[in-house]
Amino acid sequence: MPVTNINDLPTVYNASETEQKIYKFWEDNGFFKADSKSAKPPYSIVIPPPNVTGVLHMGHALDETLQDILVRYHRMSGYETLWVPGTDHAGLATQNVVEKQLAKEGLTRDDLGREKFLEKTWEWTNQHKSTILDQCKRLGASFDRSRERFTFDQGCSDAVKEVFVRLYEKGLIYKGAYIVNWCPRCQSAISDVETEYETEQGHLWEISYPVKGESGAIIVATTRPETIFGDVAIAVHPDDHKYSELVGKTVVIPLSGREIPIIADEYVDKSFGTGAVKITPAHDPNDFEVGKRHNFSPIWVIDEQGKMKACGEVPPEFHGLDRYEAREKILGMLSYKNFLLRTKDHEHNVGKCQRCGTTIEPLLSEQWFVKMKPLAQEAIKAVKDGRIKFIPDRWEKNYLGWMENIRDWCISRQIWWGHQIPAYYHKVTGEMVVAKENPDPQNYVQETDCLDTWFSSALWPFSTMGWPDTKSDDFKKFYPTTTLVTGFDIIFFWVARMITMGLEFTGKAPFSTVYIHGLIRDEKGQKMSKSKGNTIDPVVIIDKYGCDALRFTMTSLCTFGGQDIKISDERFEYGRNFANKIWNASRFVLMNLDGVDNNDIDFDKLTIADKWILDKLNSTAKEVNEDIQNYRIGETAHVLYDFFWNSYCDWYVEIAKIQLTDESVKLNTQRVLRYVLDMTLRLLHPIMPHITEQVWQLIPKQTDFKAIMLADFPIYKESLEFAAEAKEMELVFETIKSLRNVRQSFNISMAVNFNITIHAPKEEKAIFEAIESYIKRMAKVENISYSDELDFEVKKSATAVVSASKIVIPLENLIDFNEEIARQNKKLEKLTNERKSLEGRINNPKFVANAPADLINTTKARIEEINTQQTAISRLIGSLSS
RNA sequence: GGGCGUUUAGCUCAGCUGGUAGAGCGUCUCCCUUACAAGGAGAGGGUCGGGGGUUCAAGUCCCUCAACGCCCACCA
Repeated sequence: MPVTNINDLPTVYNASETEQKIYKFWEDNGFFKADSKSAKPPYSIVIPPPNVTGVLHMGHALDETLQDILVRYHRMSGYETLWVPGTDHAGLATQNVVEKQLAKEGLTRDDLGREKFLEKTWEWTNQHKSTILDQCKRLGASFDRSRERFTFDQGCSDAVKEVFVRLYEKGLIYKGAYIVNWCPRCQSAISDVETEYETEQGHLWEISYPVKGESGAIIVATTRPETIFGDVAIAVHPDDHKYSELVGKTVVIPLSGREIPIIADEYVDKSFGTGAVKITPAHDPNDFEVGKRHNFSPIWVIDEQGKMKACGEVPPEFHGLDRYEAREKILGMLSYKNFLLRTKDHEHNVGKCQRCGTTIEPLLSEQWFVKMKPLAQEAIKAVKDGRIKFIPDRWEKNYLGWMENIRDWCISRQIWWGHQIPAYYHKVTGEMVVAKENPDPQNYVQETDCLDTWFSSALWPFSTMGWPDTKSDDFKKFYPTTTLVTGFDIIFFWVARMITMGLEFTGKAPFSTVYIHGLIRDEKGQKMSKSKGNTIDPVVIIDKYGCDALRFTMTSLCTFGGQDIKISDERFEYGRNFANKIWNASRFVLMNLDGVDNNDIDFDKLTIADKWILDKLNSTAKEVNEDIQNYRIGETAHVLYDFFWNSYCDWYVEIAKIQLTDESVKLNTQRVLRYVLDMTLRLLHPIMPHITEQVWQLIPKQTDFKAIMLADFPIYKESLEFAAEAKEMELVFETIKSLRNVRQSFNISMAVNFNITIHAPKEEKAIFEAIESYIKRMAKVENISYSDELDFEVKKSATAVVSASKIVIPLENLIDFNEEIARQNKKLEKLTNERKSLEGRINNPKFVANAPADLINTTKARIEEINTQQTAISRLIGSLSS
């Protein structure tokens, strides 16, 4: 750590120059490395692994910052702290990226074949794997890169196989033909949570199906006419009298001529449409259930590309047509042949692929599923009995609601990049074996499907700790992890599944607290997205304002309720300005330390101001600890901002300037300045790691710790509590403020010095004498005289009433006394209003009977105080007016 | 259809367990006072969405209405 000459420090903090240098210092010294053999209590977090294809965005910046704050706080608070970094192989996303690259060369993945394609994808992955974590370094993330993991690395893959086989053996994984959400573009099944519904303006078409052998027909309403060739029946409600005659009869599918029966099923809603529904088991989840109940074989008419199948049931002229083209053509022909009776506008929800936005095709196909109901039981219990706590707790409801209605999880994906399902089929008999390894490569071939990326993510908290080796040092020391930090958008995708798998395979909840933060939005409250072009690049912000500025601003915007956060470029000025304030205040302190190299404050020599700032520091430390422990991280930022800027800089440093000129207290003042700066930097370090480290390293002879990031985090100390003196300081503030107010009100330049007379009762006079120097310097007072006369005539003066005393500022030619009267009247009015409402309370017998004693006392005391001040001001006005 | 969230100063938002409202930015006045103009000092600004209730006391608890936003489910 190169130490700069203090006098050469620039007056404007140069964040970008400092930050990378500081990060390197930490990294080179291995300060982020956790020791699994340590005797300290563990604190661990696993990063929500960003996609390898990802580029750092504001969401990461927030998520990583919050984790880093928790990690740094606990590291400084005596925990052996591990933050595991890593990335997600992101099956489909990564495959798409590589396929796009191939497309540029005019190739498809099929041209390469599975093995070559995987080779290429690994190549791409290895090239990009560290990009996003390297970007996280710019965020100051203190994760342990020596433990970096990848959801598709050897260890994670072993864990996946182990879990898959065990679940299968327990009967919790099965393979079967069910309706799944099929994305025709991705060419794969996707799970329910990956399907997003959008309301679209569509149509409801009423189509007539002629009854066989009769002149009548049944009219069916549908939103998807292209599936008519897959119909296996028409269903009506059993109690629907309109149709009771028709049940059991046969109708003819228009255009194709295939014959199907009319059946009765409770699923049908009599009041919707025409009350008659076409049943297409291969292409609709509800129809599939109806079909099963009535023993119909499904008929596929749309293929995996979303095109009409070239099969016997589909008339040849439609073969190979895209589903939407087919729809138009079918409607045209139905209309031409008078089968289409009516077209109504109809608003309905259409499923879209979360990844690419393509309309989902519900498709009956053979897929692998995890039976979730039995697994969910323990996961529900763990949250209900408090083993896992959500912050804010309203997300528990959300989680439980989903878990209690959990549906089976479709885990197979028809892609190549991912964990290939460990099932093997006999080449001849087709017999299936589920095992970690191929039992006999000569005769068995592996299942071609891969697993949903979230399958491996679900194991992340324990697969990264060496599981299935439960004897590994990391697993023993750091599993279960402590806190999980993430956004609410992946509670179902990820959090719920980690809880489920963690409990099933380790018997322990994978973390005890789930800290859910809001999402980052643009200044209008819209979600940031590349397509909208409203994204803000964290790296650009860091270059412009600095990492600490970014962190501080974002942290200060975090609310306890976990609201979404709206940001714009300019908001980061807040953090930048604060960083600059820290820089300059620190510069002042360092320049005035004269090499004072310890924090050995002489408690017998403390001035009232010293005691006040120590007391304030102490209560700030107390609150910061409580706030972080309770995940009130935004509050932490506010408390520290207020303490550092308003208490330390605006008051204490100004007062210290006076004390430094007094040889009798100079050294002690330097020590207090130093101590408070040192402790405040530590308190700020989790939020603003770089600047605090840089400044801390410049404080003379910091020998106890190598870095602030390893220093002890300040906690509340009884020895630093000075309640009485802290209260006395209020008199200083009040006095100075009211004198400044007088100056400003009458437009008196700071260059003009006052003489003042303080009319004070005995007990207050002593305090004023003790703080005289502060008043003189900070309110630009030349000379102070005292009087014990409290009842006096005021002439040609402005007066400030402070506590029980009156301060008279003679201003003969400087002011307009009508203005002074007006000023005093305004004050009087304020006091009168306050008094009225307080008296209203105290005169209410019910208030006296019910309110706590100390509230009654303070109310009475306040009325008393107002009373004296009112009397004083009234007299002033009287004597000024005469 | 069910659930959740939001509504507080011109703007963006804080306000934990109920005790007469706070910050940042912006506005108005002064000031380049030897750490900082990314700064200092002072000032102005709110019937806390509407209505009702509980309480000595409500922005804070309960009910209700309204607007906006989100999540889940889903009728072809």
